[in-house]
Amino acid sequence: MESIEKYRSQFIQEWASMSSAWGINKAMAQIHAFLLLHPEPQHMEYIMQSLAMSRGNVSMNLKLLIDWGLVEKCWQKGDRRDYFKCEHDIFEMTLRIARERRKREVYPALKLLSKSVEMELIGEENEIVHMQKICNDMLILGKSFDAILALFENHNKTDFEKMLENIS
Amino acid sequence: MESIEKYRSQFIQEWASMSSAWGINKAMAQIHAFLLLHPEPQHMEYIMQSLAMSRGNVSMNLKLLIDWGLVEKCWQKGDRRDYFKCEHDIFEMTLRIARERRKREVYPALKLLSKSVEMELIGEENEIVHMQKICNDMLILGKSFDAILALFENHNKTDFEKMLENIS
DNA sequence: TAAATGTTTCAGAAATTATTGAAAGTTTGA
DNA sequence: TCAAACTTTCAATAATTTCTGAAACATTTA
Repeated sequence: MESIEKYRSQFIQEWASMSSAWGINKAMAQIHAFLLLHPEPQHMEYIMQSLAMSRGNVSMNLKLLIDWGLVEKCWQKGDRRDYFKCEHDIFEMTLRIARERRKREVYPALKLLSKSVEMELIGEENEIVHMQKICNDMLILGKSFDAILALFENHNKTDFEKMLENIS
Repeated sequence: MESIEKYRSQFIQEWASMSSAWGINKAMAQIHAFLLLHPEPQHMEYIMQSLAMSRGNVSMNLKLLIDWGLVEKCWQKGDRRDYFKCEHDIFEMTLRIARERRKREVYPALKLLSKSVEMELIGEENEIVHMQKICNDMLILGKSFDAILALFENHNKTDFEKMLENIS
C-alpha cells in the first residue's frame, strides 16, 4: 500500500529525464507532467514545494506552458491565488504541441529552404546545381510533412482513428 | 557573380541556428549541412578549415553522424585520408533520421508509459484512476505515432507520395 | 488607501553542454 | 621495424542554458 505521491514523482522524474531529447527543458517537462497527473488544478506554492523548485523557475515555466497552449490559469472561489490546470485530453494536447512545433520549428526551416531555392546563382555549375537540388528536395519533403501536420491539426480524434485503420 | 562558398556557408549558418530547436547540436548540424551541400566526399582537414572548428570537435561529431547513419567514411585511391560522404537522397536521409529518433526518443517514452500502466496501485482511488488514465491515453497515442513512423520506415518514396495523394 | 496576499522579473550563480588542442593511438609502406 | 601520415580521445576550458531568490509589481479587501 504505497502512496500515490511516490509513483507520481517517480514518473515525473523519468519523464523529465527524456525531455532534453525532445527539445524541451526539464523544469517545463516536470511541471507539465505534474499538472497532467493531478486531476485538479494546483497553485504555485504546491508545485514549488512538490518539485523542490524556486518560485521564479515555476513562474517562468508556467508562463512558457501557457504560451504553448498546454496550461491555463483558473481560480477557485474564495481563494485569491492563481491555480493552473492543464489539458487532460491527450489528443487535444498533442494537437496543440503539433501546432506550436509547426510554427516554431517547421516554418522557419521551410522559409530558409524556399529562400535558398529561389536564389539565383551563376558560375561553378556543378556545385550550384547540386546545392539547388538538395534544397529543393528538402523543401518538397518538408512541405509534405507540414501538410500532414496541418491535416492532423484540422481533424478530430475519430478522423485520426479512421486514418490509422486505413493506413495499416 | 558571387562565389558559391558564400551562399553555402550562409545556408550552413542559418540551418545550424535552428538546430537547437530540433534537439541536435550546432556542430553536428553544421557538418551535416556542409556534407549535404557538397556533391563530393570531403576530408577532415577541409571540414575543419571551412567551418573553423577544431579537429576534436569535427572528429566527434562525424562519429555521431555515422552513428545516426547519416554519414559514412570512404576513400579516394592514392590518398590515405578518410573522406566522408553523406546520404544525398533526402527521402532516404529522412527515413534514417526517423528510425533513429524512434529508437532514441519514442521507444523509451513508450517503455515508461507501459510500465506505469501496468503498475498495480491501491488506495486513494480518484487520483490513481486519473494517473492510470493519463498514462494509458498517452500510451495509445504514442503507439499510433510509432506505428505511423514504422510504416514510413518500411515504404519507399513512391508509396509515400501515393499516401500523400490519398490523404489530401 | 494601505496592508495583506500573491505574482513576475531579472541579475547573478549554478549546472549542463559543447569545444579545444595536445597527447595517445592507429595504419601504411619503405 | 620504424617513421610518416593521419585519427581519436579526453582533460581542461569556454559557452550556453537553466535556476534561484530577492526586489519590484499587482491585486484585493478592510
